[in-house]
Amino acid sequence: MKYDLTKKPTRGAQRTLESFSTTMIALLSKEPFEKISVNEICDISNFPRATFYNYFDDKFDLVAYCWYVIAQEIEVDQATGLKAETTLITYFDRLYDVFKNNQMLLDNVLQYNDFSGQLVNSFINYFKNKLQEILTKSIDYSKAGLPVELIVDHCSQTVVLVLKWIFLKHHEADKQRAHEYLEKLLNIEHFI
Amino acid sequence: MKYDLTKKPTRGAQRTLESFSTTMIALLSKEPFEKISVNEICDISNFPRATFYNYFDDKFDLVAYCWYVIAQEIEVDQATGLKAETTLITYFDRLYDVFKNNQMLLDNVLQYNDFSGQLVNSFINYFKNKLQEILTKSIDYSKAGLPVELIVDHCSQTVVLVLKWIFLKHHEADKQRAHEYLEKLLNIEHFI
DNA sequence: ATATTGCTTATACAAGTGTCTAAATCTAAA
DNA sequence: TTTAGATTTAGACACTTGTATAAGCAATAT
Repeated sequence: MKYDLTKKPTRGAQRTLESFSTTMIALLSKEPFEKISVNEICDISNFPRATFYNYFDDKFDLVAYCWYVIAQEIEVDQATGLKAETTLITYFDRLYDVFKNNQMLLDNVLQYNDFSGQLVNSFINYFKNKLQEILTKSIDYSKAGLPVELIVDHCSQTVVLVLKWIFLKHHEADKQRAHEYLEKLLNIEHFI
Repeated sequence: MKYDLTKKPTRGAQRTLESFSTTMIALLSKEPFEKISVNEICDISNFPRATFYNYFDDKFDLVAYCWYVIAQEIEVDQATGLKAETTLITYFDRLYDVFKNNQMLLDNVLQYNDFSGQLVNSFINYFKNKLQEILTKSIDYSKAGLPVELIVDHCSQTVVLVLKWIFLKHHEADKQRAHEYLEKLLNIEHFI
């Protein structure tokens, strides 16, 4: 990302970011990601290509920013000080809500993009990485004597696996059932 | 893949496939995947671009074929009729060997490509998908009452997680230790 | 109000991509 | 060995990409 998201954006920058991300999200429901060109995004957003490249490295970068925007909608406090197991469930629930709130977008996207393609992958990975960051901070030892990093990766990928199963492969399940899946697969109490 | 790998290739086709894949594998140790162009591959291999596109859709397609070639080196019989748990370990061991045999290539690749980038991902996913196919055939029920497809995905991704940990993140571990990781993370006997 | 600074934009460039044609060449079977 | 069918190839096409430059514009501080 060329644009620095930490500093507060000017009104203009806000409009630009918003415009590009809205256009991208709209296009994702209309054509496969690989057919979307920076030209098209700029034509629709009414900005010159040069402006696009002032903000983003490429369309992957923009789409990652879109996930960031979507994640913002929900993600709030950092919920510190909880024990690892609780943190995991807490964030699982939040991600469950993000996926649920964007079910429609996901459905549209899957009409044009492979389940295992780059686009869906970037979506999934965005949230997996978020979770990894969070878990890394809250897990610091392992009952089973396994390397912590390995456990963090394992938990994160299992969380998104369950979410994929429910929301991308359409095996609807309420939160309770989702917890059940997660607990059976993870056997959390075994290693943290 | 434009070329049909099921029919037996003519001598010419064999030469062409071999030439392109050798070139790609060589280039992977010299520059990041995104810098590798079809033009460059063709120049080095001494084939015109048109020929490249007779065989492959794009460079992703070629690189997937490279993984196919690498997998061929090892993968032999289909080891049918074993119980699911044994199948899992059997194929884990084979993948362990594939990764070990290509340690040098992997090391080189990681000099130029992100651990989470497209290239490494395509490598990992190739083997994850293979394993999924195999496990799907050998697992048909679940002790824990979980959907079988979910279990298959979970096992496959955990297997490649351990291999990533050992061979891509360089936490060397012999097969025995690798089994230990796998068993602790998976708790196989809990659900199959 | 004016100068300063920084972002936006028009335009151009050198490269790459994937497709298509028609001619040249190969190959496998009669 | 010949020939019909398939494959390879040269060349061109319309399009995309990411970068660079210099002109234009807008907000800020003096």
